[in-house]
Amino acid sequence: MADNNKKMVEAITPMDEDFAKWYTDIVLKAELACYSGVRGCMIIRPYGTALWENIRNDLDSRFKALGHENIMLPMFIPESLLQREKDHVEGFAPEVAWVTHGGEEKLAERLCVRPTSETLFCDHYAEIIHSYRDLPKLYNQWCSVVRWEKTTRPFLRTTEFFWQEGHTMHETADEAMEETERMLNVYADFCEQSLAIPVLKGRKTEKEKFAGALATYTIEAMMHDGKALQSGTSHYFGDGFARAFGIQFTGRDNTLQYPFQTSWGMSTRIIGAIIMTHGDDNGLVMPPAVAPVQLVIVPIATHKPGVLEAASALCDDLKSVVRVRIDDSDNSPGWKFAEHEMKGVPLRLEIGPRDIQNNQCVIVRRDNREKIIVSLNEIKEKLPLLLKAVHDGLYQKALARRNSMTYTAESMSELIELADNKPGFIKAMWCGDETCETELKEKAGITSRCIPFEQHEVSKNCVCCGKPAKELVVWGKAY
RNA sequence: CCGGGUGUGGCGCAGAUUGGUAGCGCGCUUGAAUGGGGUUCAAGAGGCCGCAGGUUCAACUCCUGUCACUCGGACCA
Repeated sequence: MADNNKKMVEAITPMDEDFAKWYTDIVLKAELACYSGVRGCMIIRPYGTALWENIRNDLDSRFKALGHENIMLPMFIPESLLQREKDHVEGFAPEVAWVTHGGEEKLAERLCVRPTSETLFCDHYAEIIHSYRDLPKLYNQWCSVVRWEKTTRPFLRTTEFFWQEGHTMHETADEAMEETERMLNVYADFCEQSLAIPVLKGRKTEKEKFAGALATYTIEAMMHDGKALQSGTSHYFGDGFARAFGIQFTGRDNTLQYPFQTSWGMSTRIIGAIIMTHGDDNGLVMPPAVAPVQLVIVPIATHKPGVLEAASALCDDLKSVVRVRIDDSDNSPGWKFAEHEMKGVPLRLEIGPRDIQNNQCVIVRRDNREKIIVSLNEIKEKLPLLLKAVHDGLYQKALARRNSMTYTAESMSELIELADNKPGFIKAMWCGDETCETELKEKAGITSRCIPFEQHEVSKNCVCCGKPAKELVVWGKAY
């Protein structure tokens, strides 16, 4: 058994040996994505695309249940439009790609490939919002955007990436604020219920917030290596963009007013979070709710009469219950086991001559490799329960890890000691001053991940300057 | 953007120091057996060495440039 294990893991670099390489190995070997001929851009392969489609459908139905509508805007933004809001353009200018020619002809005004679509939405909203009766506008767009990143990594940071961006307009600041929080909660619920990833909800500091936003909210997840991954964000804009773009409506009191705006997004980066939260040295582990394949059937001894027939009949029968595939390739059973573990299929069903004789099958969980024998009479009832068990197992494991890798620091020396030696989150009090935030980055190499909604007092004073503390901040290294 | 590394059949590597136009493992194809943790045997196919220049009678090998990937840093939703 030990030998077998050894053989299986040699395909992937062990996590403890080189986490970055482990991550890349999984992306490539699980066939989620591969590199393309285009700098910094990846090809998301069918398996990765199927995962994204499930993520997308799940999120999309959550958005629609709350009244959001999908829309599709241009992928180009004229330079003048991008420049309309000062903070925004300053934030994005260094990383936009420019289109300067149409065919052979030089453009009178260059176009940027959208890095995000606030400006396009605002331009459109200025045309269609005239009355308080036009509000709220709850729009969402599924698209790809381009940011000219210096360093790229599959899913985590790529030049082009896919996402959704919700952009809403509201009559009052309160309503917009509510929307901002509502959508952050949608993301958090999605992560926990569908991806089995526990997240920390909170607000970004001034330094870390989105270019042009008044407030940025975030959900932060902890990866296997203790680093934080921002998994979704929701921004409150106030009426800053509305003023910059001249979006006005006639209010209930017949006065001209500016609407209040939000935007929120989740990207294919979340696939990186799935990999680095649930994956292990045998490969990927897919959360059942979004797994492209929830159950793979591996028939044993397919040359024996009746085996393949029984297995494929079972496969057809189970289609109504789970997303199921049968692997009837010529590879050996052991090869298939390893292959589907690599791809993270939550459940594996083995069926061979002995099972058929006994009207049973063998089911193995991906998350803990637990092997059970299930009667074919009750397989349909058992499968959803097993998928749920895998989900819960993944969530609890991730939560336990996050808890065990979350520390508190009351002094600067304590904090530096932790930052240097203990990967993970550090809870420490902060005075609210940006110079302290900068100092922590310089001295300890960590940044503020968020100001969690759930506040408690770790100590009285700022961990950095010692002045009276304003709030608790979760610090850490980030992707 | 700065510094380090890598680029040779589909994948992983050797060959470069001592230039003489490629070799191994896996995979792939075909056939047979096997089949409950990457099964075995046999026979095959497949590369002009990232790209562009240069030196040389001769370049995978030396020189220059360039591109891509990668690690670290800086930057960054």
